[in-house]
Amino acid sequence: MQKSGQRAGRRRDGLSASVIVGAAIEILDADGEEALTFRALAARLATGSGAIYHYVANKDELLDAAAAELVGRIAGPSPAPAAADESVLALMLGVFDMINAHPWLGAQLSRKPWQTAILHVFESVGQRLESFAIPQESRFDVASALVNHMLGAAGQSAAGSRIAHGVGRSAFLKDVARDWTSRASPDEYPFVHAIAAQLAHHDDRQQFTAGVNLILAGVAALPQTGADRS
Amino acid sequence: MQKSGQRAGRRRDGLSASVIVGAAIEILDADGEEALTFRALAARLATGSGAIYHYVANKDELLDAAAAELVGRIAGPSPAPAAADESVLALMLGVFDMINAHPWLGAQLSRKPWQTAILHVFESVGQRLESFAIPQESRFDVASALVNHMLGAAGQSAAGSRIAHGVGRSAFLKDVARDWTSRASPDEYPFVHAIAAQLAHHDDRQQFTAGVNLILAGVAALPQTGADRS
DNA sequence: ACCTGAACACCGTTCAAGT
DNA sequence: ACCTGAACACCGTTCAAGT
Repeated sequence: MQKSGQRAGRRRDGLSASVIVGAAIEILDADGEEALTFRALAARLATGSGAIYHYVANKDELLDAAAAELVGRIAGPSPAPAAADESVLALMLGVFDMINAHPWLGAQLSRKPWQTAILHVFESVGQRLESFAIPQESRFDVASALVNHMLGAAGQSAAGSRIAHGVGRSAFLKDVARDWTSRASPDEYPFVHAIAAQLAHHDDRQQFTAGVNLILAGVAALPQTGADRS
Repeated sequence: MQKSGQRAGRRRDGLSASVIVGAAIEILDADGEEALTFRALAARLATGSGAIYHYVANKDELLDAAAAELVGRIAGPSPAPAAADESVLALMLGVFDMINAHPWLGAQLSRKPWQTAILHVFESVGQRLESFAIPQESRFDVASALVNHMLGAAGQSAAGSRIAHGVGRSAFLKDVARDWTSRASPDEYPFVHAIAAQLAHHDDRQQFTAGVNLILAGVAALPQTGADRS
């Protein structure tokens, strides 16, 4: 609710990379990705815009650090030794939920798939894949498919909340549905019409889960694989 | 090879939306997404930058149209009545290849997942899914998983060629691998280290195919589904 | 009706000048 | 060494003025 530039009381008490990244996350969360400018950031930190460059090389690196900070909070080492399926799904949903809580994160992750944040995700996914009996060469492929699924959903969520800001999610999806059905005739685009009807009242999270389960079911069907499903 | 602004001979012979979109695609293909500015576009079309706004609402719409134009060329109605699996895979690879041929396309698709281009993809995927015996409620989920996979790969490819411009793909991946292994210790990040070793000489296209097959195998394992695999 | 291109309101980034 | 903030080189977009 609060807009930019409150709390201008700070001084040269201690500018640092982590303070800058923290402030950046606050701006991103409060007002969205377009609100993060070096001028706004400098104002919030009560310093000059040039000062930021002493700690961060450029805006790309700043966003990279902000994303890694958030993802690092959930993509840590495997927690409870649950069943492999549930463990992977829990991780995927953890990232999914975090993206939904911080819409700018989805855009950032899908824009730069080799950033630090993705490294964490890959590692976490990979470790949880250990308990599956996946042939060594396939392991990378499976992790990649899961990460792709996540990045795809991330971009979707980011784009959605970017536009739906204030309109409300279901109203936005209704708009998309209307746009699609009006742009495409039912004869030529039967599938899109069928989908459009479901769009407004479908559950993103559930659909994301279905996708993960589809991939995991495919893994179970892999040759040489007798995964230890619970 | 050729930079901006050749062929400045045109005049008011006929500015139109399709001419503008065509010129935009030429610039994007030749010099990348950052080269597409209204000034550069106006120069190439030998007109004022404001004139473009008579046919295109803004840059977003311009990119939307450019992406739809390209995707429309391959995502048409189902071609040969091949086996369902092969048909879906062929479509997915068609989009994948087009993205690789036009790097800016990947970025554009993953940035705006509700644009016209994605509508075409959804429809094509959906139609090819007809021959599978997928329960009605699951059909949307399956299409969504496939599209997510594609969008994830699209972003990856776009980011890669954005940076690798000139460096060469394998050199770039070697850089990523070095960056990842140096940033992460082998004890804490064993999976990333294992992956990094494969990164430089892995086949993107093959990995993408593996992901599609994983999803399709998951579909075959779906309850109530006895897909007619060939 | 369509085109022109200067002008406006921004950006990220740099860098001389300060402390 | 660190900070400041004006200045630079761009953007997308608008709009009075032309044809």
